[in-house]
Amino acid sequence: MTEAKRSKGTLTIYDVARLAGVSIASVSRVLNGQGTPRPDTRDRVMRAVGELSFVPDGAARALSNGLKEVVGVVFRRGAETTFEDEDESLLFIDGINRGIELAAQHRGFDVLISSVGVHDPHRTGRISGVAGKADGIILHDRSLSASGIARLAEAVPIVTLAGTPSRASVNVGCDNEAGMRALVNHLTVDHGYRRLAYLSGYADSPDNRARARVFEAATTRAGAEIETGPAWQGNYSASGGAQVIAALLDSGAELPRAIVCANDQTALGVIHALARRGVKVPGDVAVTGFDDVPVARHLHPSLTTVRQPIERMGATAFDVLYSMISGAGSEPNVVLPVRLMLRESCGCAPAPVPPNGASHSVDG
Amino acid sequence: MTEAKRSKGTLTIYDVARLAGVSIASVSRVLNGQGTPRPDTRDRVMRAVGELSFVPDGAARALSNGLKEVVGVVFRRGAETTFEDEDESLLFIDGINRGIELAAQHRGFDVLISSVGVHDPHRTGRISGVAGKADGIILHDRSLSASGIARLAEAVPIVTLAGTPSRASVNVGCDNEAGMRALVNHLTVDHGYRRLAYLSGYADSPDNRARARVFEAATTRAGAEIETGPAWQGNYSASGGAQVIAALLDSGAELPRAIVCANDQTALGVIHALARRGVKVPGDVAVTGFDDVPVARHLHPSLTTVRQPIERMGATAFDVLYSMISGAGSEPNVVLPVRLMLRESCGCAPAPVPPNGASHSVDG
DNA sequence: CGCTTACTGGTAAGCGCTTACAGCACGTCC
DNA sequence: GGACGTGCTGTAAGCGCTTACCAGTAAGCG
Repeated sequence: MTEAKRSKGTLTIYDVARLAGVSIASVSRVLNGQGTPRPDTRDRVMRAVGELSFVPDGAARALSNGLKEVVGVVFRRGAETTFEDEDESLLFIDGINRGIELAAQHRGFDVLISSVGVHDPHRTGRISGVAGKADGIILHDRSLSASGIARLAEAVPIVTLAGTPSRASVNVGCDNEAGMRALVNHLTVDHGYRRLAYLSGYADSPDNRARARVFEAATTRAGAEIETGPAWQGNYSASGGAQVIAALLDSGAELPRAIVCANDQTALGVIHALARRGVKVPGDVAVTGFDDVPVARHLHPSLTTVRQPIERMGATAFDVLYSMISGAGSEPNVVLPVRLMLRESCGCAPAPVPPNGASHSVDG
Repeated sequence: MTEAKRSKGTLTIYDVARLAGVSIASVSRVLNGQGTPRPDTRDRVMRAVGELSFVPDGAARALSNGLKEVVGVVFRRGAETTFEDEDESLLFIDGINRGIELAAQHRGFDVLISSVGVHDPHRTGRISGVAGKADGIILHDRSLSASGIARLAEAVPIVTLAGTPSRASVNVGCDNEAGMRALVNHLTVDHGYRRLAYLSGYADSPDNRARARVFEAATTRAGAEIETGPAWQGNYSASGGAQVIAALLDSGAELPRAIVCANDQTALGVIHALARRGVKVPGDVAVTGFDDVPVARHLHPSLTTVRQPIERMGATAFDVLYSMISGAGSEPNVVLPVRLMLRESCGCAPAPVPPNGASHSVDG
């Protein structure tokens, strides 16, 4: 490894070939396991590669065989510079990304991550930058407009998460309908609550809209009353949930018997806010979440929620995208099953605490 | 966008040039803001690009100008297929990655994520795969051996996080010494505890070793007693911490007055385990963490810990790497300051709870 | 012992882009 | 009116790799 390199670290298969005394084609073949190189050739190449610490250039490879082995993942972050307020809301995204990454590894792919700020003026440019560096991209909820997706889909395969399927892109989501229906059923039938409210997430989130819709339908069908109105508008964050509760209590409004939150973060904020005002959960008001992020188990009271198969959603998104990249088709909308997790916050009796502090669950 | 594409979506600047009636050089120049194209030329190119939804190929760009605008990030995950038990331990890594990503965006870089399993036989191959797709890489704690790092550093610039600087790579870490010293000082002097123990993390983690070393030195200097031995070996995870406590209590050992945990996850497990056995925290035993992950605030009791500037560590790692990529040098070891966060678990009085449920903090 | 067959190895063409360099069309200035 | 900028545009040469295609060699066979 003495004089062959030195050219500012950019050494190529030519250097390897020279050192091994073979042609660049042989080097490439050995490196990629193509053909049947003679053992001797093979050894010399491997030795040269080791000696030079040679790492083939991914860009050149990609250019040559038309496959980058990279998938892009885009998600949206709140503020431009900080994540302060959403520490936990990113848990969900990180969990999904983990699933994507794991599934990608099975195919030799890596994952290119990019977040876009809500008000980022270069949002589109940034996303197509990612698209250019990848074989396909996965878009988290609300990271790009429908028209933007349509446009970008001309260039690369696209999978959306918790979005809406379109002619050009495939969506992977979970069964909001079944989950919400099971949840409302539990609250109204099993617990007999008669006045419920839905504390919503972002108004433009497809997941939120689906949950709200089913909540209303199911509650009405159960003959229960719905507390509704602009006062119940949250934003998927803990502080959003806390603010809604604070405002309601300040206005002297009477709380419903159960508050169904759009996601776990919101529920977390709600439980904190209620506790501070001396409202007992679930004694006075029952609270439920949606997602089942890891902390849900550790709350007091532990949170009744609907578990989404977070990692599996990510893995599925990758698998679908991979098949699109490979030229295969896919059904336009993949829906994964959810599971109702009954814990304390809905009014169910606390289960004996198992070793890790998690409560028992019940299928939904 | 009618007949120009169709060639399975792979359209190039030649297509754009043809449609715009200019040369490929002009297209490239317009796209990259090089030169001073005539307004007319510029418009026609832009229109053609829009019409075709053209996205330039990142691989070709990278090959041509020798810059991929990608940094690789490698971290280690426990099991091969699942993250079940470490949900939260990844919080720390995800936070750092977020910082990396944000800093990278300022430079037009994207982040390529890759995890390696502890026992992954292809670990080295996987990492050099990432290296080939990036301009430089950031390695989280213990994702690659020192010799592996040395070898890889021949090919790409490397920055390690919470690792050890070497001749070939730069390290970014935080001030374990100051943090641990302040913590021990608080426990021994302010609270007057005379018997402490350090519940360690992975034995081969540089961070853990530094913390253990300073813990011993500071505790000894304060004239307090140290509880030690193989029984106090943890592994940075909540279940690891819980198991250590369970084993100790089962063996009938008498617990020290304060348990200093290698990180927050461990402390979380310890607190849970103690609570289950009826040991009061901090009444009977004080417990502290290290890191200050978001959940630390929400625990009961809230966790006294040492805050690492998590996102900033990531951002710094990127900045250092970027300067290496740009050919500038860097000092071999960057140390960031930490901050002692006093909450309830050490025995400090609970502060009045502010709106978001976080406790007050004190500089260390 | 010469010829076919079966492989292995080398040469060269290109993947899509950037950019040095050359060319061209104007104006400007004697 | 011709020489000479000035400023934009086009042509072509790579960037490092894969791979089709061909040449060369050794083994198998009559």
